[in-house]
Amino acid sequence: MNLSEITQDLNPHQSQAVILDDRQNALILAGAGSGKTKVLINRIAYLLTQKNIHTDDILALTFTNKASKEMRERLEVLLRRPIGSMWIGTFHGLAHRLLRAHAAKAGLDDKFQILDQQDQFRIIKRLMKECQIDESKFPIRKVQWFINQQKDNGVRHTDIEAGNNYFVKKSLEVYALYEKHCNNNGLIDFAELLIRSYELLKNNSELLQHYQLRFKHILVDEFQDTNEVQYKWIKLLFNGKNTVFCVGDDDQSIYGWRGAKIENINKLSSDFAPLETIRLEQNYRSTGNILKASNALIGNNSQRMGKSLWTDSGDGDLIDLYEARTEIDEANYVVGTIQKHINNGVSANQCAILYRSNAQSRAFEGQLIKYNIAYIIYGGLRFFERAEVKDALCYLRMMENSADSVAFERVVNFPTRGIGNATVEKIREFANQQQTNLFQAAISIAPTLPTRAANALNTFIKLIEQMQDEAKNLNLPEKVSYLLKQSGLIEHYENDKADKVGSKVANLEELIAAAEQYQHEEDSEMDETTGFISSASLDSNGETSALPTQNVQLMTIHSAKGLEFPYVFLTGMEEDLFPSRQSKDEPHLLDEERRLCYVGMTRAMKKLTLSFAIKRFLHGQSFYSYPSRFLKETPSECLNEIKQKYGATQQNYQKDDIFNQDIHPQNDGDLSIGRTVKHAKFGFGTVINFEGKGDSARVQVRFKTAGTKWLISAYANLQFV
DNA sequence: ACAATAGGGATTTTT
DNA sequence: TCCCTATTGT
Repeated sequence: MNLSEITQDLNPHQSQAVILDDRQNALILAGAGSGKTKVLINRIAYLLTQKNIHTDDILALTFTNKASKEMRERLEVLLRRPIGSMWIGTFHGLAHRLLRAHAAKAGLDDKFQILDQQDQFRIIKRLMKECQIDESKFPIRKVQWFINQQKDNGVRHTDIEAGNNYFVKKSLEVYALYEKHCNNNGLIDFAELLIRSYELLKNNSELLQHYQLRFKHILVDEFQDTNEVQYKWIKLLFNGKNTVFCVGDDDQSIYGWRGAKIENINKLSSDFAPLETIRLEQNYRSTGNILKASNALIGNNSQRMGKSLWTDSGDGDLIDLYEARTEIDEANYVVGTIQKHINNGVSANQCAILYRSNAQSRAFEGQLIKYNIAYIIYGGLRFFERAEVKDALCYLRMMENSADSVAFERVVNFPTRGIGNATVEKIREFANQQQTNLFQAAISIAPTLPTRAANALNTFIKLIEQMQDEAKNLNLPEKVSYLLKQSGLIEHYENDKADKVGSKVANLEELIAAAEQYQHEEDSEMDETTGFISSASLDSNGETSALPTQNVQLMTIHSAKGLEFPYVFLTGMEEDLFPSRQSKDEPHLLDEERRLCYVGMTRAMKKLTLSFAIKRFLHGQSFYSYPSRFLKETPSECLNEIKQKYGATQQNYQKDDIFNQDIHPQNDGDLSIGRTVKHAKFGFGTVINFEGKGDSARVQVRFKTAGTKWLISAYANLQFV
């Protein structure tokens, strides 16, 4: 393969990045739609074919399985050969591979299992209950979040002082307990995969040296999404003789709330000096107007690396901006417009409806049904997260390793076989006392139980033992198929009245297919069944490949990252929704919202439509809202404003008022919904409801900071602004 | 063991 | 409003 084959389709900047000296560390600041994946892939091809680099010398890191699959496939196409065992994968996937290979050195049981969010939640909940920590004061979700946050930052519970913060103090207690529980039971959560593999390398200099020498080139995709541990991990693998090649876009960093550190991009130049920075600013996706609007919007953020997208393909259409009366009106407009597109020969899957929060999908769903347009909503439960699939996997885990206590808890009485809570509690207690696993504990205490419970428990023990025995000579799909029947799961779900369509049985059958599929792409270094179970956690989508649909695509803006659509509807452009209420008062959070908006806008290829609703029904209540500040930040010359003639609240939104949410005094003291008021104690707010007249009137006001309150208007002394 | 019911919480979720 | 969980009653 010669050089020109690798560079022929590249623009000068892309090409510069690809053929950069192989001793050079680099940061490629790649704007949306600027061909960053292509650069990454061609860079690897360049190293392999022009620089005498072997596939084993390369470590290529991504965040999603989808990205790593795509990278691998496209690379194989470009090279016209398979790349086999090359280390292309997600941070988590490769950390996992590392830990399996060196489990003992990492202090792990060689049968360790990966906990997903749900499993982790359940364990934390259990532990908190055992310590009688009040859930209402310390919400489990928050504690779980706290623990993960610490791990993402590479922090162990012994590394921090709680100080006076009671929540931190209690959370640290749980963290310690949880860590101990995981260690005792061979469990490892997502964040632990990273921190543990970091510690593994850090504490084993020989091992570290081995990998430092081996990985001559470390390539990272979506670098702006790396968290603290991931950064430290890369830095650890860097010995000054190997190189890093990072591709990212600070303007598309939208996972700060999950620990991603946008600052990591800035740290590169000192930690990996000398570093060459190359900007890819030519956009091959969107029209000029879309880019102009996006550039202007993101220009409002501070502390950017700086980048401005351009295209040579013309301005294209203006961006439509629709002012809807309600969320129904908004949905009707969006879906109506899609219908028109479809009538003009556009296929439905070229249209995407994007929103800030999942709750917004409902209104669109309603309209799509009304128009009889096929749609698909992304973001529900994924295949391997479904209850029935997890049930089956837990039987598989019990067959592999009956000491697996997470699996035990899940299947011990499912399908129900008369083992109640009281019995399970006794088993737990015994296991705790004797420092043994639940299955062993069950065997030990079964004879001491009342006959009914003892019989039920013995049936379960026999079942598991029998399943272990009979599965010995079966291959993976056969095991799955066997377990579905033997455990009674299939039968249980076949009789499940709640599942009229039988999708649960179908999913269980699909699991057999997934096991078959896994056999073909099996990771040779790992035991087949263990590998399958792990991959179910690490790649919970379980989809072989994105199947082409003919459906309108509905998803959050977060899920749309990395995707593109000819027609994009960016909806719910309202203050408190987008930017979300929780983020608008913190500058760094607001910046992330703005980046999210930027991501949303730059998904559009041909046509972008923005919309907002004056009145929105959310969480069982109607709210009046102001147009998003992001609309103000979009240059009006890019916009084509579309309004209803008869707005329900037109009196509150005069023609040129939309973008002017700031205070404009009104003389009449009449109460009306949507009015901005000021309260001496609670500050500014919006009237969202009222009842009664005169002095007996009660007003419901949603205050900017103090929440929503009912007030007696005679006493409230509200000022109308 | 399960259904009925009441209460609380409701961004975003690559792994 | 809707969804998940905990509690209560049969």
